[in-house]
Amino acid sequence: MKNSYTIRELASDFGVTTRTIRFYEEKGLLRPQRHGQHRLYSAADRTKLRLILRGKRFGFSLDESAEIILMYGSPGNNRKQLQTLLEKINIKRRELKERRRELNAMLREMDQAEKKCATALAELETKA
Amino acid sequence: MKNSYTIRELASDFGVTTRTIRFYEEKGLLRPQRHGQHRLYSAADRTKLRLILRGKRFGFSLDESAEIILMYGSPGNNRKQLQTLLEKINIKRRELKERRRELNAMLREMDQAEKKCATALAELETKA
DNA sequence: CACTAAGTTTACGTTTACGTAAACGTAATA
DNA sequence: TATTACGTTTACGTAAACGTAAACTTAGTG
Repeated sequence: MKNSYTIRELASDFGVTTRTIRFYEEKGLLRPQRHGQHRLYSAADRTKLRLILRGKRFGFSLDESAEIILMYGSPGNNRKQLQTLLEKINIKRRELKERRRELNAMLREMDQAEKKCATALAELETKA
Repeated sequence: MKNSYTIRELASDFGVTTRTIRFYEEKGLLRPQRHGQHRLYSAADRTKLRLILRGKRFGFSLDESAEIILMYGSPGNNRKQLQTLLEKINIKRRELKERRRELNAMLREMDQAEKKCATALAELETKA
């Protein structure tokens, strides 16, 4: 477990290009330290990148992923802020649960499709 | 349950614009009947549109959604085709299961975030 | 029959999420 | 010391997924 990574290490570890990582920084999603000119990424940066990429796989925009990352971060100390955050968390959670329902539906449909397919294949075999 | 719909009905039912629906047709994802110049959408078209939009929510491109739709369709009769389809189905299903694992992870993280948040709020209250 | 509402095609515009290339710095290696 | 590898900034390019506008047809309504 290293505690700092170059941009290239991060890129190859996550299967993205360095351009992508710098782009996320431009958008304010990452803020690596600098060693002179060079960027140095911490374990926390890795985690953020992981969250961004996971968000993408669920069709979240980068801005949405940024929001989610903020939720996981340190909650701050303002009471109003905390309550707002709690609401956002609950909204997102409801969204995610709905997604899970949809996902399960898709999986069931896949099972159906497979059965149809297998049946058709079996019929072909018996006819031959 | 009607058996045909205008483009506007479909649009408002699914919360998309007519432009979007025509765009999907351009890409070959929908192929409504024509009543003269006008498009007429069947229940099957509705289903396809539903699948497309659901795919979008999971970060699938339109082309990927097109593939999935084909899987649900009638399997064809060629044996080679059927086997290819079976493989594709299994690949997609593995993908979906991985997504579900990720989704569950996100939900757990949301729970954590909520607890952290609630704790911080509680501390604020006791101090006050 | 004029008008309106809904639909059509065609075409250019826009946003997001990067790709690609130029032009340059720095550090290790042959 | 020249080359190679890796990094940097700046800037323009691009594909996907629509938005928006223009100019037109067609069907129903007062």
